[in-house]
Amino acid sequence: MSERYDHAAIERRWQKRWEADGIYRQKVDWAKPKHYALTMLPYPSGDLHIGHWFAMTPSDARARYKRMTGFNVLFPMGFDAFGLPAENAAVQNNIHPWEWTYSNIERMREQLRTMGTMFDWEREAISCTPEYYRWTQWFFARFYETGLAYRDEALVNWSPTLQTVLANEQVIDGKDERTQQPVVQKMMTQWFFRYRHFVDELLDFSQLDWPNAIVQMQTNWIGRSEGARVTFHSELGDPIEIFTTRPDTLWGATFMVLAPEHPLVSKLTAERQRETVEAYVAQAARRSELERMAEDREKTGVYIGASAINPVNDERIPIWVADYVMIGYGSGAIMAVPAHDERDFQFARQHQLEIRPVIQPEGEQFTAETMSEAWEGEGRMIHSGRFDGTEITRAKGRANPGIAAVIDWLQETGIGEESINYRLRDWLISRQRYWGCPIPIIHGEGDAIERVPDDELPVLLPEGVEFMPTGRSPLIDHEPFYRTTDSAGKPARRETDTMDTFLCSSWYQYRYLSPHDDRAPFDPEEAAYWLPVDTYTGGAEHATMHLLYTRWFARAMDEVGAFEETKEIMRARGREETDILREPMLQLRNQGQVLGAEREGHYVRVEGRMEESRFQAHRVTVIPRESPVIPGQPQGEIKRRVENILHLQDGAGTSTVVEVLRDAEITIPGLPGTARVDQLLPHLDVQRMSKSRGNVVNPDELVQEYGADTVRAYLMFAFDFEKGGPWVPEGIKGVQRWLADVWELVQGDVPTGAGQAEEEAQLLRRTHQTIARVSESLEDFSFNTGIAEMMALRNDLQAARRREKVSAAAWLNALRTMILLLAPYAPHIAEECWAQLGGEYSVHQQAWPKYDHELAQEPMLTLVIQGGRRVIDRIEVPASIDEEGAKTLALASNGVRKWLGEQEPRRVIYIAGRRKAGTISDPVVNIVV
RNA sequence: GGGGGAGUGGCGGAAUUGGCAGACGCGCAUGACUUAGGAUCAUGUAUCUUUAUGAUGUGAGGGUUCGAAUCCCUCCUUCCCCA
Repeated sequence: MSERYDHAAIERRWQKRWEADGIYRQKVDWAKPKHYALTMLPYPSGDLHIGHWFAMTPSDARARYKRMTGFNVLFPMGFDAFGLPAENAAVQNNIHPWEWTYSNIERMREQLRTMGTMFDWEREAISCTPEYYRWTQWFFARFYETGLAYRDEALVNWSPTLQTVLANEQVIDGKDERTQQPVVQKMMTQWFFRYRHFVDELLDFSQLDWPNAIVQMQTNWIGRSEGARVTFHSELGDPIEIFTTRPDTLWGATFMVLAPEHPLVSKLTAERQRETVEAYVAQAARRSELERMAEDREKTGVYIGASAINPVNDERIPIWVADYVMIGYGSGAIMAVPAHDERDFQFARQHQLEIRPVIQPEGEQFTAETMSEAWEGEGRMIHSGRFDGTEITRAKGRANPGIAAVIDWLQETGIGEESINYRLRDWLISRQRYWGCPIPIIHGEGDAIERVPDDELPVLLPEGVEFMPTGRSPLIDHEPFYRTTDSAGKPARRETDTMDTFLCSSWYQYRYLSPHDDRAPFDPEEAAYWLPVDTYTGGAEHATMHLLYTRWFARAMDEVGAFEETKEIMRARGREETDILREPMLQLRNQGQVLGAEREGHYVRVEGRMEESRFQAHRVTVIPRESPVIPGQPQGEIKRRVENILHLQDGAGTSTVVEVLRDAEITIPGLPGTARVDQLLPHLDVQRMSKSRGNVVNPDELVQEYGADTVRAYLMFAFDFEKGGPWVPEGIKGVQRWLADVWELVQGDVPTGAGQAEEEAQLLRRTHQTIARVSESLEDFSFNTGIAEMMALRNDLQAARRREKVSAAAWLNALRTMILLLAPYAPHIAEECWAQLGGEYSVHQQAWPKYDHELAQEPMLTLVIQGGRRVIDRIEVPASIDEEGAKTLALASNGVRKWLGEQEPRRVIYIAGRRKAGTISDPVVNIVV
């Protein structure tokens, strides 16, 4: 009866049926425990790549598992659809961003459906639709009302390439994180969110099960440092406030440094120095932040011709301006203590400024002349008046006795005060581009600002806008949008900045709850049941962006009362812990990245002649690597190919640049006739997939060839979920065989003979062991080991059938259990097999098999006998063995007698077997001589 | 420079309150079936040697321990984040 496993037909059939029956509709049901599983929503770039599959299908498998174990699971999907790529694509292809985005969404939806995920499509949310962004604007309005959103002039990151401002998080190494183009600093009036408002709460991760790496990154990103604020004064009396984490070194301050953008620079600069200083400030403005911060760079700066008074000892110290001090960090001014800060030290050496040690480590006598670098370690204070002799440790903040003492004194005397500084700056949300959510603000006469009333939301993004980038928002030039009236009916202009798209994606998990709701951003009835997200999966690259923004957003939502109704319902339903809503996602797991596989380039021999610096080839032949060298005919592996230029490298490492002439004869074994230049394959390193490198794995092709189930299972099997790695195409065969074997087991004959008790118990044992291990691995995101266990069960079932010693009942029981365990991984084939075994539709609505430890337990264990680290014997023993019995057996064993010889054991150590998933580990006896 | 990961066969990877290293799979080898094999089946597959109750072996070196891939120290390589 054996029918071939036709994955295409099976997958199509069941996808249709599931959709028709709505088995993945996800509805509130207070009678059941809930599980909100969320995976990061994609940007509609146009094509689903293998990375999307790697992120989504394991998450889907886990959501399915949770559902089978009795949870009511919410697992939604949507699109993060505003943003620059759409606008850029639109500019390039001369179509509207709507059009580009929507046709991409259409296409990706179709691709997503082929995955066989349990997404509830009726909950789909798309951030660029008015029904969605109306509420993004509504949140902005609430934040504006409560002061969480404000407008301010600030030095911002301006990208000349993108013609827009970027948030700090989007600037990496002084370059835009997406295009890698330089970003410059510019003063502009912009909209901000008070990111720092919840900063201490954001440092608290106690409620969260998040990867340690993300917690570390967010902590560092927020960058809390304890110290003191101290006010110095210029000779004319202008206060210059500084922040320092090392108030204990105040007596060692020998000069001050202002950031080039510091407002006092111009006022304090002496006339004779003005020209120099202004030139320096102008030059600094052209440098990127990264350049300015680099420690190995020469520390430039100029003296402004004025002095300040150090309040702790009334000393006059010179004031400099230097670009290693940032206006955005602290107050933009520092006291420089070259003896105890490395950057100040380098600056002082460079400009022959005084270095005065004020902390002396045990047994050392530092002087300015003997120091070769700053001393940032422990010691005792010197030259510090009343504090001489105070102990300084390496501890930070008040934990350091010297720092604590000085802070207390600063507060007493009023010279300074204790202060905490954060690296984190407020969230700049303005963007001067078209394709984003409009900021619902109207500018009236003068500086009057009013928000658009809620009943006029959404402020629609107008169509028919010229959106070529010009450096200001394209909306300014669109009169019908720009010109409006204020609440008094007077002419006014509309805010033309749009919002950072990270804002749209900061609250999408709430919109999924009721994506078409036109009364509120989300339905509190749904929210009270589903929130917060229980498990969130996505890429770690969002550590300091999306994952921090969304934590801020949840708190801001709570602050403006967005959860009030939700909380009431929660309490009425007995969910008392309503504070949990301030955290959006309780558990986070980051999947790794699937990289392009390494590939050797073609090894070629070229014929032609040397012309200037490159070799012009009229013949290129792909040859085996070991081919002998022919003089005058360069050969080597193609390391790189740009158009018709090949970069060859031979075994000795010699490189040759070859230009392949237009009508050159190109021979590639296996290809008939003359090949094209672009059929010559260059070397590929293991790296991120990208179209330009030609190492992209197309999931559609894989699905067509192997089926979605195989692709899903292979992605889960071949990698550690949290690590990822290079795509190895060959390995998929193992998974393909596995599913074909499962198919064959279900299709094949059912045993007809009578069962043998021990064989049946063995099969039952293996089944229950597999239940335990598969459950554990799904729970722990260890998808690869789960599938390995499933494969092992396949092996056992095949062996059991060959031996023909189990009854039909025992056989079918094992087979059914295996199919239930398979359902989360490979939903289509599992459904088909389940139907063929006569199971009740749908397999995805069945209960997860129940694990019984008694049935899983092996009756016999192997007692492992060690002498030191070496195994000297093994004995089969009953699982019930105790310490006495094990030691006696061990000492009497052949191996031990031989190993001991005439010696007496000094000690005999017994380690009982530990209960693990599905079994008990083997006990161990170690004989010590 | 600082912080955080990672390093295990030819390859992907498994094993963590310290207890038989290499599960599961790919690849490879030998054999079977076959007109054929990039199908299927069986067996084998860490390394070395003097081929067995053998020795060595988890990036290198050291330490703790009856026992270390796992814990500690130093170093190397590599990835990520930050500066």
